[in-house]
Amino acid sequence: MARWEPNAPERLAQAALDLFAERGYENTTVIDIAQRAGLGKTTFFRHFQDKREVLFGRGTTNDLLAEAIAAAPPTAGPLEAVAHALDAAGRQVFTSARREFTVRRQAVIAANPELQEREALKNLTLIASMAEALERRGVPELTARVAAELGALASSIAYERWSRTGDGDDFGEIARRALDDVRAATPLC
Amino acid sequence: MARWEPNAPERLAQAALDLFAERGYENTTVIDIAQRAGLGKTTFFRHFQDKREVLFGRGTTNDLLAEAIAAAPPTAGPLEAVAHALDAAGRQVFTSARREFTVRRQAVIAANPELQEREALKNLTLIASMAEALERRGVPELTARVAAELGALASSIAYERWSRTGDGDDFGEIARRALDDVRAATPLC
DNA sequence: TAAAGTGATGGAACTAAGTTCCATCACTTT
DNA sequence: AAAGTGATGGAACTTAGTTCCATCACTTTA
Repeated sequence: MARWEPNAPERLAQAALDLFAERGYENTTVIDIAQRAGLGKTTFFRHFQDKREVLFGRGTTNDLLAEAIAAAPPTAGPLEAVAHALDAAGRQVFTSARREFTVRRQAVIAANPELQEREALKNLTLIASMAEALERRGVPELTARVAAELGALASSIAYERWSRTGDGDDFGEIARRALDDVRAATPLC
Repeated sequence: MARWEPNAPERLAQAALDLFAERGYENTTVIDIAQRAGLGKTTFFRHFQDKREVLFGRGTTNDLLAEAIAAAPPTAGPLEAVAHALDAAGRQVFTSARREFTVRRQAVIAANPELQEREALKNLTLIASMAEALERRGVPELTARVAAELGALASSIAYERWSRTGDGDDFGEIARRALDDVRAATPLC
């Protein structure tokens, strides 16, 4: 049994998402968030670097994707390994259980430039860790970077589609199709 | 003749870059910057949205690239149009005259996550405007997005190389080579 | 030449983000 | 029962960023 109400970070993140959705990111103070979670401002900043970070908390996605790339069959080419990673994202991030949460979160981010900045940078580090994971498979540096970029593009297209589909649809499959589309659309000159 | 010392934004930007390079972004207050430029805090925020923006002021690069893509020969493919845009960037942004400034600026950005976030988002809008410009040439949406992404990747590789070369080297040429390298490295599976 | 106009500026006062320090509280271990 | 431990909250602080208003330098009009 815990000493205090458990899961302070989760409660803060939930309170933040609710408030951001209700009245907007700008019109929500950190004190508002902490109060709704039954905590103080100090505790908020003990769990999150800053106000934006409350929406980006679990940064384990980098490792998740890198591990999936490492675990792809040795015969798989770079883009196939990336597809493997997108599959993993579908199984652990873009699940139907977390669907509503994810969609609300993305809507909040889309409404605020400060949050978009944070997401843009997180996305760059995500691309970098995919590229590194590919290099560890023996993929040449530049090819790895291109493959990671194409994977990120496919992922964002796949999110677009997934967020509009019914509950049964698997992100992994959608992402594979998106990656195929991207490959087919890649210009040669 | 101007009423006050002219070019307040330029003076502020120069003072900011100098101070950031001297003592770091975090250890420089907006008041420090304004004082060195002979101005007040209020005037700083009249010219720049926020402290980060002082390093990203002239946002005309988007239009520059879009116009260069529009002006590319009608026969040019998507990547050739992008190469045209990188040429234009070389002629107006990555010039040998602005070389020292640009390199110092990039070094300051590389040293601070807050600035990296701003740059990451600016880069996304830059990619978006290149993609739009390509679509206006009749390039299909997805192909346009991929071409713009590959162009951005080539540009960052080209900057890497350009920042290390001697003064005579032309960014446009370096970027064309980088784009060729990217194309050659693009994985098909 | 004098008066009114214009636009950039600076200062003061304010809110909110984020930090630091210290006391407290809830529960655990000795 | 007493000491220990880790999460918490409050107070006080610095800085980013906003708002409002007065002022100043120069221009235009009378």
